[in-house]
Amino acid sequence: MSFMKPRSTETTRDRLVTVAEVAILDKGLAATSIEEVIAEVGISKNGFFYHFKDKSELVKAILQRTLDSEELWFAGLFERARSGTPDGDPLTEILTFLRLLREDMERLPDVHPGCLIAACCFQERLFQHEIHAIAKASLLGWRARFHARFVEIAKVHPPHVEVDLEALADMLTSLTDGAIILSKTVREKDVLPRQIELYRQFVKTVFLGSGQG
Amino acid sequence: MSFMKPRSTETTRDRLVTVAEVAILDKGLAATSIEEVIAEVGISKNGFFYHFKDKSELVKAILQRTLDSEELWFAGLFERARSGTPDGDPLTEILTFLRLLREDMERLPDVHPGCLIAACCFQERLFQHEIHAIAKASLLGWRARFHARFVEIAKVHPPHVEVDLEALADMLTSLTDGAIILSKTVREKDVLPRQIELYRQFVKTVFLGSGQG
DNA sequence: TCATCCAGTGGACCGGTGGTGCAGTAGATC
DNA sequence: GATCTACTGCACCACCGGTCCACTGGATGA
Repeated sequence: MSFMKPRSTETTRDRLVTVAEVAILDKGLAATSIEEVIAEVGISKNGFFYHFKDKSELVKAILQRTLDSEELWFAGLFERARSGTPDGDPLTEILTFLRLLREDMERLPDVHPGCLIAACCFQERLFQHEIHAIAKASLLGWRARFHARFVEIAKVHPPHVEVDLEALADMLTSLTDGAIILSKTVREKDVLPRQIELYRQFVKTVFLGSGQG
Repeated sequence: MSFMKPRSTETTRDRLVTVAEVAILDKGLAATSIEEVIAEVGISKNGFFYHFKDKSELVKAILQRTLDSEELWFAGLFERARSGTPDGDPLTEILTFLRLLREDMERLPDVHPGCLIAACCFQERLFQHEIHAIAKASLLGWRARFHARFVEIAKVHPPHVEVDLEALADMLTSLTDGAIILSKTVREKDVLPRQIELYRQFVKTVFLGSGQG
């Protein structure tokens, strides 16, 4: 049915991913049926299985795309933070990054779409080695990058508080995921930005001490 | 079949809840079938639906029981923290509580069974007003209790860092849930205790400053 | 112009799962 | 002896993920 295909670059596969992602974040994976997704996209069941051999391959595609765009988002924030820190102090840079992150999160639509990794993590059997590996690699990547930054910062600003810098790196991802759950459960959209701000205060205090707060 | 019923006080209903809880935390809700649960308990399908009108009512029962025992666990830790703090300083008390909490978490079985609220939260449609309400009430309860404690502490120890005490209260639950996700995903069991310890350092610094660290 | 490939369609079918309906029953309680 | 609780057994349903198979309209390339 290529005559129905829009001129845009968005392929049927992309549309399946988009529609499914919205539905899954809204209702959960189990409550999102393939039939429902294909109905909205306007494709047959076999059309779906032409693109994905499995429901879990669809999830894999969603997760991959989400993590990729998250990567881009964070990279953009880091870039903005860096260009806004002419002196090149790594601490100022990360504090600016965290401020920008918080501001972005304040502008997010109601509550928050929800953390895909969590949605996957708690679904059936973490359900494939592959999906689990993608999520794991992403989280370990953030840990390594933030940890490296904190090590750089510690060289310039010796910590005033005894903390494990790797745990401090993990804290941002933990806090974010947890805050999304809390936000979804109590239905308050400002939970996430508030937690990021608190984390920012913590980072600031660790490297500058509580005197200059 | 009451002749099969063990003399213990554990009813068939309790056993259904126990068996289902283990399976769900291990594999996820969708991957846990009713037939599998009743096979292990040794009951018929109608026997199951005699106790629970729904699969989601089973989840409700699991959630309720989990939250109740969590309540007891925390209450016990608070009691131990209080008896170990003869001077009655609320800060020392909460710092001791957090240390005990961390120690308990270090002793938890591999990785962590997983956060029920999260498992529910991301499952089908947060799936009932009732289940959602139970989770929400629990989280708001912890927020209120920790916030009240921090307010008491702030009276004795004026904060050295500018933080929102309610957000600081939320931070513990957020961090815990997020750390469980991280822990499950990267398969490192020490993520959770390390995050709790980090939180403890933060709380300490907020109320005592970085000088005495 | 013809062959081939891509991106599907349509329909039959399968097994598992959640869930319902109904009739019956062993044992404890009143 | 009547009633209640806690089931059993069987039949049955709809939905859902997934498979198989035959077919096709349009684009591409030789």
